Amino acid sequence: MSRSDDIRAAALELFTRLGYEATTMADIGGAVGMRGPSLYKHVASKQDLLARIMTTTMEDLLAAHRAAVASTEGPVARLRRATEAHVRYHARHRLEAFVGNREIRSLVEPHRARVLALRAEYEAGFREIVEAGVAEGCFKVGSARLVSYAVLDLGMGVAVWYREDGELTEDAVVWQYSDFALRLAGVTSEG
Amino acid sequence: MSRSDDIRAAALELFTRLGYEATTMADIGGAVGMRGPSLYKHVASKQDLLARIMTTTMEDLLAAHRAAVASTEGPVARLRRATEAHVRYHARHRLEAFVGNREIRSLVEPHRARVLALRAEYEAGFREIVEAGVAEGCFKVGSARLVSYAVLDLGMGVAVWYREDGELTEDAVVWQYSDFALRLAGVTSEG
DNA sequence: CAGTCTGGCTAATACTCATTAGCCTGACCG
DNA sequence: CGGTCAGGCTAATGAGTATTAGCCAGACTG
Repeated sequence: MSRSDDIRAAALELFTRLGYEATTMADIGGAVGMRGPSLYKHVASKQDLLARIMTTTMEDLLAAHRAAVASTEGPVARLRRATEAHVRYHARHRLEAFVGNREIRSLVEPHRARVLALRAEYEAGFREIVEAGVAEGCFKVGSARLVSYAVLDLGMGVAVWYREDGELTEDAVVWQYSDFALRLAGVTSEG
Repeated sequence: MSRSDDIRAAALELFTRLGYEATTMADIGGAVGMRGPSLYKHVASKQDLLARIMTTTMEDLLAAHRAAVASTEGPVARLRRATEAHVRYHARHRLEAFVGNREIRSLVEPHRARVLALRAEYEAGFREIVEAGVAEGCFKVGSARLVSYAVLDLGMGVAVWYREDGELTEDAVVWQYSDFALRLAGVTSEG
């Protein structure tokens, strides 16, 4: 259904710009050329719009992460690829990522628990890569947890400031940020 | 006035936990042992509570940054000190920093413009340090803008996950993160 | 002890919203 | 052509909420 997709896209844009609480059904309707109540012919509720956006975002991100990890061997290559996937997702889907990070508070159970679980899983994936690198001696870090937090936070930042029409291409950002990740991990060898 | 301070502190905690829009005056009143309307004997409005929190936060942060820069010479030392100040502020005042970053959308003009101007000034300060380091040859970076964004984003992240009673002390986080900043900048000499 | 000020309370005001009800039109199907 | 139904609309509904009005007790003050 094209109409539902239009509505989801409009909701995403408005949630990003105004926040979930401050966005009204009338706003969303206005963005797709109808009145607020008419939206209910296409979507279940405002909360459902948010839940779908946040859940599919985390699932996509986790899928991208798993594909990146599965396609590589060794902590250095894995950290690079996982960071590439992370940053690329945050650049390419910056609205989804932005809302996904900021609006957990507005998400109601059981969706909230599900999204938090996915997020915890995602964080654990990065931490494991860093810990493996430390164990194998190819990373030199004070705290593996701090490094994985730092790498994840960098991606979140990209979702905030990245613009498709900015001076830096998506690839340029992706490559520099995966270098950042290796620098943060204190890479000592290409093992 | 002790009462006003209590109210501001309660509002800060609630804005952090629930968000500005989702926090009611009755919630804030409840947190300090009075009814919602009674708050108006002490504060002008809900919006005023937010404006004070956000403005003083950015002013404090900028003051800490200027003190750090003024007390040091050379890009390497300056980046280290500025990052220390940045991370220490975000650890020590994580609620203020958290709200300050997330609730600009809820801030109404002219406060919003003022806070955004302060924030732009703060960002510019970091970028200048990195650019100076590149010009002097002691940093090796792809894009000075990206590095300064990255360093700032790391601080924001600290405000999200740092806990006073966590396993890492404030100093431990501050020191590791200032190392992170130098690693991101690709420090080549202690010039 | 009368007066005033502080800081609380409840009730009223004046919205704003998500959601539901019920109607209407035009497209498509037989 | 008669019927159905998708997808719009306006008008309720019902709740929530910032803020204001107006009242009141108790603590100082002279």
